[in-house]
Amino acid sequence: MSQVRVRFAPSPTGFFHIGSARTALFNWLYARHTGGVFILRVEDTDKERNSDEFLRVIYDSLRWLGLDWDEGPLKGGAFGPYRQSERGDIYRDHIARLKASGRTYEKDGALLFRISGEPQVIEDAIRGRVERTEEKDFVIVRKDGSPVFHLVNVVDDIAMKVTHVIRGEDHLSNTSKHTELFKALGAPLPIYAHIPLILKQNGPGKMSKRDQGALIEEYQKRGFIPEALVNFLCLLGWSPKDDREILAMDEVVKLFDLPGINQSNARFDEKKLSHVNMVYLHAMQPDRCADFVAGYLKSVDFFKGAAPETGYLREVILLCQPKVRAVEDLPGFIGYFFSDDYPIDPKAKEKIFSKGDPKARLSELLAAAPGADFSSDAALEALIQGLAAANNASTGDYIHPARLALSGTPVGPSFYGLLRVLGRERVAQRISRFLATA
RNA sequence: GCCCUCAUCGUCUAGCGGCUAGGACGGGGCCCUCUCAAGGCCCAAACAGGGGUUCGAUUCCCCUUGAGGGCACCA
Repeated sequence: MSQVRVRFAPSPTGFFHIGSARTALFNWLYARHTGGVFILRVEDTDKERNSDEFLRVIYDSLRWLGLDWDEGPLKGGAFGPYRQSERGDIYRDHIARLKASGRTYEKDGALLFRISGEPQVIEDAIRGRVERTEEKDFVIVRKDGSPVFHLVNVVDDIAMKVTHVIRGEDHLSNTSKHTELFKALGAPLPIYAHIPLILKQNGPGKMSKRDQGALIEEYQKRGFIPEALVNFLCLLGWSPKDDREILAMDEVVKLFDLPGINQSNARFDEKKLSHVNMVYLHAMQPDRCADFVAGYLKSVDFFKGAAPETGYLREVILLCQPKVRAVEDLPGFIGYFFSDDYPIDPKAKEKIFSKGDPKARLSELLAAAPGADFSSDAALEALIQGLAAANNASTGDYIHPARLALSGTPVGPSFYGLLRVLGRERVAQRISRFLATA
């Protein structure tokens, strides 16, 4: 069999949303699975609603998701151009052929296509045999002379030698129009695969651009890990048929196939997405994690334009990586590492001061600091255990007041890691200040 | 209204005639522990309803109901 050619054909009329992303993903997966070609074709025939800004969003989102295209805008290919606004000559030729075939007529200045009245049969790779009879003649060229979606979509699939049309189920009922056009143009039908829709999390209907969590750009801004979002999207309508859920892309590429796609719509679940994202965050390699998070902190202007010391920043990030569920939780979690001006949680203070002698413990720690080894968590743990043993106290008697003094909050990363990363200077300075004011 | 599609825990799903109906998220509990997360263990939670076919239906067929989509000079 000849090479598989699939296309993702978005229209730059709004921000790139999650349903489009999954359609792109499934096309990409099928192309990679079969060693085929993934085409990006921009359907910008609606001059009123298109914009260059939305076009950039499509490119950026696809790149961020890692869905590289083999043919398309910015990339080229033998079947270009890949923006429909630049393919007027090709449409004119095909329109002329349809006119010559006697299947068209004019009405109110528009060009209509006369349907055959025959039942249209499509063999869908996901749904099986679907029959539908198109009932009305339909417009193929507007009165302003521009061709409409149904026409250009089919013409381009023919011209670009598309073998498989993988798209949302919302196109299933339109497919009878398309098969009529394929036949009228004397072209063989592609294999169709209509994938189920993503339903909005709350309320009725499919997810739309206005729904919470619908926009890819938003996940990008919020510091989601692209591989996690893609993994989650794979699970919406497809599964590896065993109990695995966290899967590397090359594994999905190996297993993915059209018959394995589900037939029923899937409801979007932000909690599950958060979970997958957390798993990816915790599994991220140190170098990548440090870069990724540093980039995120910069994007939210966490340092207010100032440049942090990169070695220290890296240590802070890696210390906190396993402690947060998402990158976007980090700014609220690491503030005290970069400023001495942090508030002391009054409730935590009250609780800690309600028993024992926290000031005595802090003084002992402060006194031990100059001679202590701050180079490893293990050394610091030994230090605290030594102090506890020497002063007839528990390690907790040091840890809780010290954490509060050093960070202002009762929650945070591993205590020994906290000491190590802050370093001797900051630890000593913060404890003495706390003792002086508390 | 007409046409098309779909139907397993709250959600995402496994199951393709015989299973104690499995996993994951979320929820509840316990454990671990320097806090909080994370992690480990346990619990609750589903075959929409009715007819067939069959020795036997979650699984195959039909109907009902429910959900979703399409019926534009939008894509």
